[in-house]
Amino acid sequence: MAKELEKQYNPKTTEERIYKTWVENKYFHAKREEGKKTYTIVIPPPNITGQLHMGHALDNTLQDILIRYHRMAGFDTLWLPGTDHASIATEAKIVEAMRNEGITKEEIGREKFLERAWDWKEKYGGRIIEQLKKMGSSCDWDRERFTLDEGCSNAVKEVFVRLYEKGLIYRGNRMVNWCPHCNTSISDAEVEYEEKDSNFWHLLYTVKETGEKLELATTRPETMLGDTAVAINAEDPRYAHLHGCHVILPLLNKEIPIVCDEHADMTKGTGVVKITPAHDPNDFEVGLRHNLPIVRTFTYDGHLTGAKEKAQADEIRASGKATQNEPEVLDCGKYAGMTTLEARKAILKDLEEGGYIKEIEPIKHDVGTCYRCHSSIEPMVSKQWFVRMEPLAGPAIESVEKGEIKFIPERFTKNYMSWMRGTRDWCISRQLWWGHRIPAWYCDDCGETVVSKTGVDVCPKCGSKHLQQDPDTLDTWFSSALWPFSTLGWPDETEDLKHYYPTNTLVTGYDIIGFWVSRMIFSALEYTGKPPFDTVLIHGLVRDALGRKMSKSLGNGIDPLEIIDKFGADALRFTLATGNSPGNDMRFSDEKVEASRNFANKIWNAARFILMNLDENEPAPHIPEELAIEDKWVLSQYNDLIRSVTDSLDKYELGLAVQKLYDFIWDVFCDWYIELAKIRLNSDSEKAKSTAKAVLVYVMSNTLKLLHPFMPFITEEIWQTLPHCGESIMISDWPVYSKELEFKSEESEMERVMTAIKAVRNRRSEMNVAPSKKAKVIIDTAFSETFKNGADFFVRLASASEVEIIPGYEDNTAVTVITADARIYIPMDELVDFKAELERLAKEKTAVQKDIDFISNKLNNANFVAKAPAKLVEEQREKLAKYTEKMDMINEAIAKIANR
RNA sequence: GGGAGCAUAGCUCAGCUGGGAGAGCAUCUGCCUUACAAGCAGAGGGUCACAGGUUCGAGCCCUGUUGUUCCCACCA
Repeated sequence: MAKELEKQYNPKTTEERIYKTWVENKYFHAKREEGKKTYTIVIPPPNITGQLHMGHALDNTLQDILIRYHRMAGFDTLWLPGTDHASIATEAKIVEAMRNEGITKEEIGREKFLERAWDWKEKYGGRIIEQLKKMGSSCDWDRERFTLDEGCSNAVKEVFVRLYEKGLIYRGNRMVNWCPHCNTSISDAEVEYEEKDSNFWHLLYTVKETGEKLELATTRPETMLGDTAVAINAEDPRYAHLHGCHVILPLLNKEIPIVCDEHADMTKGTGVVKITPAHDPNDFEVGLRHNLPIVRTFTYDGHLTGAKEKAQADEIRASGKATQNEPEVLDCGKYAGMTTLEARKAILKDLEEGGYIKEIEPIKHDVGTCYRCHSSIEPMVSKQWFVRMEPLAGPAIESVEKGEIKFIPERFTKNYMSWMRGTRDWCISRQLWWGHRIPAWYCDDCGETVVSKTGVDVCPKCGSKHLQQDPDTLDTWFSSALWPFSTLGWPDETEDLKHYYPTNTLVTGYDIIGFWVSRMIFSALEYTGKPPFDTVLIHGLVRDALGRKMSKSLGNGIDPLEIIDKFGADALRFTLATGNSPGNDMRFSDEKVEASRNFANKIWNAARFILMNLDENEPAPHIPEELAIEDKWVLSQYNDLIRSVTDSLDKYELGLAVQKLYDFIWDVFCDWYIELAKIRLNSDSEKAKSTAKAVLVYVMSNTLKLLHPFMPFITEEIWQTLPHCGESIMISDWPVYSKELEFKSEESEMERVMTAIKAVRNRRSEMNVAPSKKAKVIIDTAFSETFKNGADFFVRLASASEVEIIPGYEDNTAVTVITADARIYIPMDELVDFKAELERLAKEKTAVQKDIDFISNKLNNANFVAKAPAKLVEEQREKLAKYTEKMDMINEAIAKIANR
């Protein structure tokens, strides 16, 4: 015996040790090998907000499978890892942590806050990297990046300046989505809509000129203080007499105009709409068209404005620094300082008392909420930076249309396209501290805006030295959008960039196509002139066993590390890869991981068995000269396996690939081949023994290679223990399909014998005969040679005490087993119940007759014979012949019993 | 309002370009057959949601219906 393994596979003692040797030997490090094709993946950088969840585990498992496969298949392979600073999410976490300490970020100031943020990054960013390692991820850790590191920040500034100079970035007062809880603007993509119960409040505004009451409906009565008009449709006959009139705004007693605008839809409600340009996106547009005042009544943290806010705004106006569409601010008087919700109540109460409410109609209403904190979004006019999307979207659409970038599955192309076509200008400034600070400076004296990569001391317009940098930071996705090339050194023409860019596969969930994928595509095309990757592999969400989304609030999240601890990283990876088809969600449960763990153990024990039989100096894997039929059978199957696994991987059908490996290892190799090999291993022939051993080692060792991308640890551990050449399975060569291993005729010979063995087992089982009870087997067959060769198989696998091949043999007292190729007699007098036997044969006859009818019907159909492929027709004829033979044998058997 | 996915064994899901329905788990029956009881050998269980259509042939392609999930959209 060469080496020994433990009885059960123990991932805990194995994984860490193996991972260490991989890292120490720099197997993950991409070396820029000339003349080799490259294969590159950049990791979707996990947020440093917390820890790895099951979604990350899936995402990274898929990436590692692709990476390990390509590395073995001879590509110069780079998997570039890193983390994302996750501006808004991380800042929220830190603020929350500080609140527990009783401090606010304003108290400690920007600098101290950022120190805390970097500490956070060290702690949690580091933890995530450790978790990735536990999964077995073969990332090139020497190239690890962070979205806020120097290089990435440099790329961000470069892009900002370039776009500004091209006029593709601008600053202006526009309607943005404001989160009063996070206290920042967010982009359209960051708004999620949730259906909430609400009301339509039907209000009555009095027309100044005619005294009539104009009815209009609103879902947000608290905005009415900021109304600067009401709109009607010019075509609406009901209100034709009101063109040019005014209404008196209740509570404020302010006169505002009635305007005609297409936004007022005659078919909806009363056809009258109140216009609040500062707090509603549509109204903002109406306001622009009619040159209406923009009156802001909310503060940025969700309260009603008062004297203080008004004074500030007035001062800006007075200084002449107000820019286009700068809103006015209202002193809301008695409502000032209330939250919007409190204000709603108070205002409704006052409207009610004043008789301004006609009706309250309950409705269900989609309310915009912040994707981070789920507070209701307040639309608000605010001065922000925007990216002009229209010129960028064009090429991004074209590139995908031309097929330069492919989505898998294909249907997500549509998803991407509709996002790209519908996209509006992207609000990129955030009122946060943790992030890339906007590289823009404003002159205190002349109001000039200067955008620069390096910083500005003197105003280029007026020479003033009083310049302030914009306090805001950029949307997190602005830096993520550059990730595929900023991480490789862009804007510098680095060797890595030349070598590994464009990257190949992007692996991500369908939930961030709009946030991230689309932005990478237009960014890459704009700045590097090339698509960032050629394939986007989309996977679904990992849900819990009940199909619910894993979430903190539900508390149903499953920690990948706990699973690894319990079952091993290989089992987790296998579970995530199995039965997971691209783009579809999957459910996760312990039972599934258990099945995977059992599979790992199965492989482990197969290896244990092989090792048990090996000598001290067993030769390295090779194919021996004189192969037995079972050797040829297994080699031929293994050969097919190479092809189908490789094909599936190339088509990104990872779930199919791993399923085929499972079937081969368990059913073909373990259940059949190892059992067959035992015959020779127990024989006296040294030659037969060594052939069997060589084939066992060869098939095992190479199958481990095919499995390695999916289960890297156990495959390495076993491969190292078996005879092998080379340092590590992970840098060994990927097996290639070989003509020399095609043994089709031997395969079908084996099938004949296997079918017979299964039939005998089946009969014995039906009759409840224990395997320990051996019985003689006599086989009457036209394939004498085949069955003679397989005689030992019957002894080993069908509980035969001895096997005789006697063509034309007859015995009407034995148990009979019939297959298409053979009639098998098992003389077990005490067991033969002739009545039962006749019944069984009758049943079998019906079954075979059904088969015969089925095929005859087909073959009797002239259209089938004429139109179906000739090969198929021929196959059907052969089958019919087989069944007919079988039927004859059954009939004979019945006749014999009847005649005894 | 627009778009997409899903509907297959009791449960969870595969089923790649159309050629007699598969796996895991669960259930039932026998086995400690010296790699593995986290195992071995067997068994039962499905009008592939429904209705049409195309085809020699449909789980797969087309049309419609129902149920379900998700994405997108400024509907006051």
